[in-house]
Amino acid sequence: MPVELTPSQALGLWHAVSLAQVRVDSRDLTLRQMAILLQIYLVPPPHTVRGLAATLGVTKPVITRALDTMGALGLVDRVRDERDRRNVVIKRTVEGSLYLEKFGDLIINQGRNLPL
Amino acid sequence: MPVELTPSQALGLWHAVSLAQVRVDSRDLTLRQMAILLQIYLVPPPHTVRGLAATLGVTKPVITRALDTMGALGLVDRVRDERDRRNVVIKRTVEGSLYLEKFGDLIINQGRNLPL
DNA sequence: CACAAAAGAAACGCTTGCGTAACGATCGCC
DNA sequence: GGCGATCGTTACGCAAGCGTTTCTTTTGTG
Repeated sequence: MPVELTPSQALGLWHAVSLAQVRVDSRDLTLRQMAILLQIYLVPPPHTVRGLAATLGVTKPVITRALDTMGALGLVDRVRDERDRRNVVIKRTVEGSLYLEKFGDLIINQGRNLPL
Repeated sequence: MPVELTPSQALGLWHAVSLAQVRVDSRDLTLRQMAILLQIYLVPPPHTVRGLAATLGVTKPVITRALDTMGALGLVDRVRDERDRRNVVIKRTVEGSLYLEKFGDLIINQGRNLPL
C-alpha cells in the first residue's frame, strides 16, 4: 500500500517530525543510528553486526558503536549466539519498542496536521 | 492537505528513507541539523541564530555549530545583517536546495514503494 | 556620551563518532 | 589436532558535538 506524497508534503512531513522530535527528546540520534534501530525493529530477526553493516553499507565498528550507544540508552540489547559463539544477536527491548511506538505516533500526528 | 498514515506505514517510511539516505550519502546529519536545515528552507526568511534556537528549543551555540558544519558542507550561508549588525541572516544555497530536493524525491519514492 | 542589553561567536573541558588497523575468540575443515 | 577464515570488539588518532561561560560587536536609551 503505497503512500503518495507531493514534494511539499514529503519535506514538510520530515520537517515537522524532526522539529517535534528535537523539541521533545534530547536524545539526538544520528540518521545512521535511527536506520539501525528501525532495521532491528521492523525487519524479522535475527540481526547480527555483520548483517547490519552490510545492509547499511557501513563498516562493522560503526554498528558496534551504535549498539554501544543505543544499548546504554536501553533501546537495544546484545546476546551472544550460543549456536555460533562468534555471532552476536541483537535483541529488541521494551524501552526500544516504546520509543519507536511514540515516534510512529509523532509521524502520524504530524502527517495529519500538515498545513494545507 | 493532511497525510493519513498507519503506524506501519509511518515507521516503514522512516525506515526506508533513513536506510536509503545512509547508503547514498556519507554525510550523516544529526536530527537537529536536519531540523535546522529544513526550517531554513521551508519557512520564509529571515532566519537568525536566535530565532532558530528558540524554534528548536536549544541553545545558541548549538545553532552556531550546526551552521559551521553545514556551512562547510555548502548547505547554508551566513550574511551579516546590515540593518542591525548584531544579527546574522542565514541564507539558502544552491547546493542546499539541491540536497533537499534530492532528499524529497527520496521520501516520495520510498513512500511509493512501501510494501503492501 | 555612557552604559546596560542583545546577538552571535569563541573558549573550555568533555563526550561521542569516525575510519583504519589490529586483536582475541570461535568455527569449519582437512 | 592444527590452521586459515570469520565474527565482533578494541585501539588509535582525529574530527565534531555538547553545555556552560566568557567575549566582542553593536544597538538603543537615559
